[in-house]
Amino acid sequence: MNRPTMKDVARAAGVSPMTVSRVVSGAPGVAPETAARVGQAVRRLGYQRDDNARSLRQKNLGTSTIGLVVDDLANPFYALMARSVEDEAHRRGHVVLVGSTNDEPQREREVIAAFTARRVDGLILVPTSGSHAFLKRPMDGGTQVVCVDRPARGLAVDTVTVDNRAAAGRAVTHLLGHGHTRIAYLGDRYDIWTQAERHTGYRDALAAHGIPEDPALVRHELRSQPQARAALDALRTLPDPPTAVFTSNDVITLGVLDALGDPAPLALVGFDDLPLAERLTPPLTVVSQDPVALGGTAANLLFSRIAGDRSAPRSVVLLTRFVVRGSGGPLPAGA
Amino acid sequence: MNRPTMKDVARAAGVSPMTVSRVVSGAPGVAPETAARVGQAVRRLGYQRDDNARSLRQKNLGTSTIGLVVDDLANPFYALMARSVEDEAHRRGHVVLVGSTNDEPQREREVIAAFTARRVDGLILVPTSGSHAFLKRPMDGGTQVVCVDRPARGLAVDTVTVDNRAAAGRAVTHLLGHGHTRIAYLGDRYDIWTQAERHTGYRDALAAHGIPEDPALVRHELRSQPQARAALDALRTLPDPPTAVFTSNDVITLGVLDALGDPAPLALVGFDDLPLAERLTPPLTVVSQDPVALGGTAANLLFSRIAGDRSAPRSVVLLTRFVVRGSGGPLPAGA
DNA sequence: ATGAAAGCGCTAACAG
DNA sequence: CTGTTAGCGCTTTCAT
Repeated sequence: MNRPTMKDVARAAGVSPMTVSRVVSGAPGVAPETAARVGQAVRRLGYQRDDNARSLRQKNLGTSTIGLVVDDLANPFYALMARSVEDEAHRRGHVVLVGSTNDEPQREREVIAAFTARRVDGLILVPTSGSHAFLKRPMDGGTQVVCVDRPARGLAVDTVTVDNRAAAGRAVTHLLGHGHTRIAYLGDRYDIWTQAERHTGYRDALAAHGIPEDPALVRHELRSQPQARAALDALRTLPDPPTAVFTSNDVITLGVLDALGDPAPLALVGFDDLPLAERLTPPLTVVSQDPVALGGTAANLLFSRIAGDRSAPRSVVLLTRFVVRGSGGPLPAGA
Repeated sequence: MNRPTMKDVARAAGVSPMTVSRVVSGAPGVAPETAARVGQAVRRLGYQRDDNARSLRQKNLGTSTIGLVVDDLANPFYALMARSVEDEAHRRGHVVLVGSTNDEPQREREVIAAFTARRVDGLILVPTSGSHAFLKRPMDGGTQVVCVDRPARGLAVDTVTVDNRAAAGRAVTHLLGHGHTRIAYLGDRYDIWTQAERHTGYRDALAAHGIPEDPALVRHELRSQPQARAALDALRTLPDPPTAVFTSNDVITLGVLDALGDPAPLALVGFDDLPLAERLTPPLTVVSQDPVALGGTAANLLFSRIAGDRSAPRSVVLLTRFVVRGSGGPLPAGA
């Protein structure tokens, strides 16, 4: 009923535990005949090595476990990233612990603490807006850290992001190019780095066209689809309502779509692509980022660090694609 | 540079390691004054307990780690399930290892082996079609297992599924009710339990209306969106093409939508809801299941087992919702 | 209230 | 080629 240990296998095979260890770990220097006997005992008892005990002793090999901490694993964007990280880890014989923060620094600390207490070799982190100085200690202890999607305050580590500001600017410029001057900005919490960057890109574009930002058209802190929907409904009751909207993430885009009628009376460009975006009427124009590339790049950086790379922290900026489909102005027809 | 251990803290606080252990674990019977001194040493050295070493000694408490093994973490359906499982685990002070199988028994075994080698307390499993007899040993060793979405062959454990067969039957009956008699079935690999069930539901419905199944209208083994698209294109070139389609999962539904023109010339009902389904023209009629409920139910069952429940394995069947939006026939208008 | 000894399952380092 | 000893970081058990 209890799990067999090396001792049990050793007894069954008539050898010492050390010999079992060598066989199980594929170490050289065991007579083929002995190895065979041990192998049989292993199979007969259904023995499986305890990797926790193993890594307790072998401090140099690590735990072959990494942690992935994202905003919300249920968000398709992070889910794709997670899958990409998992594949890289799997290729290298590592397993992945996952945790969601909900963008709450409190929960982030709990999750990270639980991971480092289990001595993960490294951490891939979508950081919340809180300070990350508390990661200094684990890092001194050898835990490697890589940030993805956003940089972490007070922490100099490898970071993989996209060109949020430029991409947002391009999106808004697209709307301006189609004659819009009353362009609303709908964003998530402003203390999230990507959101602040995207808002800055929005302002860049307006400024470049000599249009002053109208605070009445700017809404931050939209945390859910219904909130985004309500925000747009409110904007449309303004005496001088917007004729176009820039939405700063996928959830908000969905909320705005909820608010819009079918032959959409407003031009719309969103950050983040959506599965059926090209089949809407009109098809949705978006800024598209590649979560698989983000996750893969972060994982590669992390595993380099785990392998011993101690060079200065790198910042990798991946490019987005601007996908014009029609909802921001022209292009439909024979598409 | 090296991580401090209890010994280090003990020395710094002028006590024995055992006292540190008591303080760190919040055990009773330590003088408040001593506890304070230890606490300071802990903070000064940045000490964090090694939970792997801890659970090596405390065999009764387990590792507070569970494993979640799904088909594909990038699939929004499993991502939602994963988030739900993670929340339940977090509430109970557990962390979650995740792995994707791609529906390959080989990879499934690798992932599960890596998890059990780390002595997870339990496993939530979306099993592939392979035999799962190999799980007997870990289960004898105390690892609890719960299946979700599908049952596992050769393994009597708690299982959470939905009413796939009945739901598929209802969907196809809906199409029949709108006068269709040439209804195509597009499905994923037939050895996946849910797919076989849904196909059976399709046949049930046809049989109930006295319509013989036409093999020319049935396609299995569609593993991707492009494959589904191609399959539908092929069906439409038949001398006597289908007038309606039932798609057996979300990926296939997306593929079929790719193949369809805008005023869809075919009636369509799909298994699994999609984010923008109600904004398509026509809005998509679907069978909707609740991945959050599936994951949450599975997690609750697992934690009961971990807590010591040794009653006979349970089978929980959750209900789906049939959401009529128009693509399968009537209802649009002033919707 | 505190500590000393022993051992969880495994492997490094050294014998033989 | 194989075994012995010691110890990874922690906690159980039993003293004091």
